[in-house]
Amino acid sequence: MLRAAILKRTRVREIVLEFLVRNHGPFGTEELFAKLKSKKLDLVTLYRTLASFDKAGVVRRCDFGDGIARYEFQLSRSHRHHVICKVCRKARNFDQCFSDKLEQAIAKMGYSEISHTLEFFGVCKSCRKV
Amino acid sequence: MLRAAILKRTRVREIVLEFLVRNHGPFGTEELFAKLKSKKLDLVTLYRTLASFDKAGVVRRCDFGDGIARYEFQLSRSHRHHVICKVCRKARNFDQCFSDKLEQAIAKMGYSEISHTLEFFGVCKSCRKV
DNA sequence: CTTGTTGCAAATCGTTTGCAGGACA
DNA sequence: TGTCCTGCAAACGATTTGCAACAAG
Repeated sequence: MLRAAILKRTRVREIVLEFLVRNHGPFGTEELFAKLKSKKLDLVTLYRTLASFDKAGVVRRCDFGDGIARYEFQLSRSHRHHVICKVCRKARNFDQCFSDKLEQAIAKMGYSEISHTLEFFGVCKSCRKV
Repeated sequence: MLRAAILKRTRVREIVLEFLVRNHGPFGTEELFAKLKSKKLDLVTLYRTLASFDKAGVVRRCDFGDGIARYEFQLSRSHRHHVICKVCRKARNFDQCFSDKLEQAIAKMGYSEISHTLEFFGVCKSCRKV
């Protein structure tokens, strides 16, 4: 477990980190809470744990525009984008990205510390059948 | 006023639509509410008005990942992306986009009705000086 | 007139904060 | 020991819902 970063090694963090390492795909906080309910975590602690992981760069926060913050384990420093079904909200990874030139253009506009989000939405096969 | 779409022509809608047509840049609902307070609108009605405009395709909803839904007038059916300052949250338009090939790749994954969001974040010049 | 729209109050939902007790370094 | 972490209760902010009065087609 890599937490020699900035964070203390605690029971809650071990549980959450282990789950996120083993299971990919971004999870909302309540969703995670449900999946880990056998571990008897506190919801508020989970919110705080994920926020601290995010700040430490251990996880990446994803925003799919539905008012829910989702988190996924941050493997490398690279970007990660998703394809989200508009119906079932299931997300699949989609790592293709082409933003280097665009970020350069934005740097010329006077911005620093540039980052971006790129998310695709659609209706997945199984939802289309309904 | 183009509302021969699906929506009834009412006082509130005229006020909101006129404002959005004249003023660009996405506005949050509370923000709009403040700017139109002289017109004595109801906040809830404003939420509903924007939601109906969004559904009718009159406005576009933007999500900058800070838990606030913003809306901007939808000029054409084309995309519109933004550069958002991480400090002051001010958004500038950024229309460059070339995601056609990526959307094609996603179509091959079995998705239909594909759309995407692409937002850039950075620290703008004036916020950097602070 | 019939359906969609408004305004007000109250509810909801995801998330945050305060605080006291407890655990880690 | 001192700081960070946890859990519980309560607060919060953005948004939604219920409902009765109202206006548009």
